[in-house]
Amino acid sequence: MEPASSADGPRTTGRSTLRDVAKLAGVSIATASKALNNQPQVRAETRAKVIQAAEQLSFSPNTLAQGLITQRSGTVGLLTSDLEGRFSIPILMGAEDAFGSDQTSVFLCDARGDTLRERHHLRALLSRRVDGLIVVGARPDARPSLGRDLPVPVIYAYSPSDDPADLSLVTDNVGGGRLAVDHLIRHGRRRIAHISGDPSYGAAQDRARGALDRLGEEGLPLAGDQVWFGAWSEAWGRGATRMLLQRDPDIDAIFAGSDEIARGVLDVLHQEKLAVPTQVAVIGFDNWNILAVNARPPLTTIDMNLEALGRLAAQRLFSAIDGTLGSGVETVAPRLITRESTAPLD
Amino acid sequence: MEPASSADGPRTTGRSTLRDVAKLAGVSIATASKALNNQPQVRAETRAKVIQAAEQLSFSPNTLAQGLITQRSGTVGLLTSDLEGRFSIPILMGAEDAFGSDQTSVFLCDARGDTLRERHHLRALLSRRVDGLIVVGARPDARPSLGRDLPVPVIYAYSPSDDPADLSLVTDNVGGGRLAVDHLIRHGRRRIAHISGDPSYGAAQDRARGALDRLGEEGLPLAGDQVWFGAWSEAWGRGATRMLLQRDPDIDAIFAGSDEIARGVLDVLHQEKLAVPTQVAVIGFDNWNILAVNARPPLTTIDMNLEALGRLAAQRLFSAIDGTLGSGVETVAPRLITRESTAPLD
DNA sequence: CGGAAGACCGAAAAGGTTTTCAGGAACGTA
DNA sequence: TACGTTCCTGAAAACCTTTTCGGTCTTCCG
Repeated sequence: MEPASSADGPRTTGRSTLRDVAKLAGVSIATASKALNNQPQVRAETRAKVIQAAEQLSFSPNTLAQGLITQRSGTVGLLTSDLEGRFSIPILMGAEDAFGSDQTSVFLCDARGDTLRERHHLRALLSRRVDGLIVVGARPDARPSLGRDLPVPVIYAYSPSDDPADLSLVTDNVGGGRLAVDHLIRHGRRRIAHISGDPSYGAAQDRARGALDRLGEEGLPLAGDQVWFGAWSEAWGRGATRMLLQRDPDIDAIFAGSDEIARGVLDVLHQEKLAVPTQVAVIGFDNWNILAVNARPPLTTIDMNLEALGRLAAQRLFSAIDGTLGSGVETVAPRLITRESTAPLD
Repeated sequence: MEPASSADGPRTTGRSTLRDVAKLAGVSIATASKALNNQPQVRAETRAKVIQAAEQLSFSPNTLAQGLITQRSGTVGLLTSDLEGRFSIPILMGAEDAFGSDQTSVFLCDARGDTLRERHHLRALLSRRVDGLIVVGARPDARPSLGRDLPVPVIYAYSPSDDPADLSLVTDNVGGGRLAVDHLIRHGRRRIAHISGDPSYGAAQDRARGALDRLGEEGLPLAGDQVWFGAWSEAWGRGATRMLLQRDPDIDAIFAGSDEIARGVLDVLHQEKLAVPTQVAVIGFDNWNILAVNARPPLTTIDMNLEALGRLAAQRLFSAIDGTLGSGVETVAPRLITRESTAPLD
């Protein structure tokens, strides 16, 4: 039986209970609860007393206890496969942001691409009674579903689930490819080449398809005879550009499958004394700021809107928590970021 | 043995309680708890029955209820100021990793550099009864303390707290500067210049100091007459290098305050036909892979060991949770990453 | 065979909150 | 005065688990 001496202990914050508040306000616990939660059945005067007491004790309700009763923890799990990779981060920020404004907190779990670790984290999260899950994959290709019989709604972001019964949110890479080429065409380019990354990535294929579609609509051929697939690196951007220029010296635009590749492209164009954008326009993909903004000239690029994707995932999940969840794959439109590598000031 | 109609109900996972397990096993709740928690006062045979029942129902204990009793939620808060910035991420990964192996989960909160939002998140985290907090700042300079009267231990990572009573973990930037210059000296360089970023950053000053210290020990002057402070950008790297070469054309090494700056440096050295590393060696700072690995040639650089810093923060916090926390500023040693921009293959 | 020791199990309290329901007070009306 | 309303308030149950403590049953020894 400690006499709750408030003067001696340093812990003035956060550890008083509703019982303390009630006692100080001279009411019952039930009334205190109702007063603080804006329940109507309490007199204004009483409510004021309680609120005053709560503030004096800097009371904050124990969310664990609340969760136990309401059967809702007010938390969600964010299960990512590669935190290191740059794509998770904006998604994660968007989700955290969207939840933050509701009173939901986010558990972050990084599986590091390891299935075992993923299952481990999944168990832990379910044990913590999360209200839902967002699964962020490492690359934009289908990944194994977590399964159908989970007690909480799950949304797959960036990497779609391989089970069509799940709900997945992905970026529209075909649309991104179209958007890039469309921009080049609008600016009068006609001999457009495409250098991209690892062809085993669905995203690489999709972007190329979008590009070809748009070219086809205009009756234009793809310059350089082929899509130059390779790797997602500056080195490949450099190598491919050299080969491309040999094969087809008078291209007037290059659509790079990533900003990294675009940097390599720019590098070689400089060496070859080809002016950007006057002679050759260059457009990238990803809007990876550090690369795009610092490029010479700054790089026009396609932004996948990943933060919006994250926010959308959060919203979908939130409304699924007490409703029911859809299924299938939903796409998020990318957007064009115009900088100087394509747009001569007119 | 038993059909247990697994086909009809979808929720086979996660929502059964200890009571269900006990009933199925034909024991009391108390016994079930003891059996599952390896308490000794239960017969092996009974324990087996309980475990079998728990598995059949895929029981997982409600952590909220456990936390209510044990007065320990098994969670910590990770309060970051800029998730976007690249420095938070590795720290966060390290912390998440270190906690993951214990059974602690991490709440991620991004204050976006906004004090108000930070306080909001702090309240929320305390309400969730986190067992501790790690605060990750946006830049490596002192930041306001969260206060002394928090009911849980707090550790400041990357940005130290301005209150010396708090415990802060930071990178040793002076040591990093020493390390960089030491490496150059060991490889026979004598005319070493230093180009760095925004001089209002403590890190910029510290790295410069470390560099100068090490030069002084060797009796060497700083080439280029001064430390070239400017901005943390490629553009400044380029500009400073041009000016530097004009002032002092026969330097044989440049220590760049960041990898971004180093990229700019390399760019201009190329233009000026100065061979790297044979004529001029270049060393960066940060080991930001995307920049360092893709550089021509790949960039030797200093890695701040941020992931280790995150892990250390987690460990310190973990041991502080039931003990007491130290105070002051503790530094983490950086390490040298050798690539081709300084080391001619000998 | 009586009794003590030991092994195992279950009832119940605790942790902090929300919510239901019954009761009490004040008040107006018949 | 008696009674029905309307407002407020408080006791208690519930959420799920852990832990203490007392009880039952077996076993072994004298």
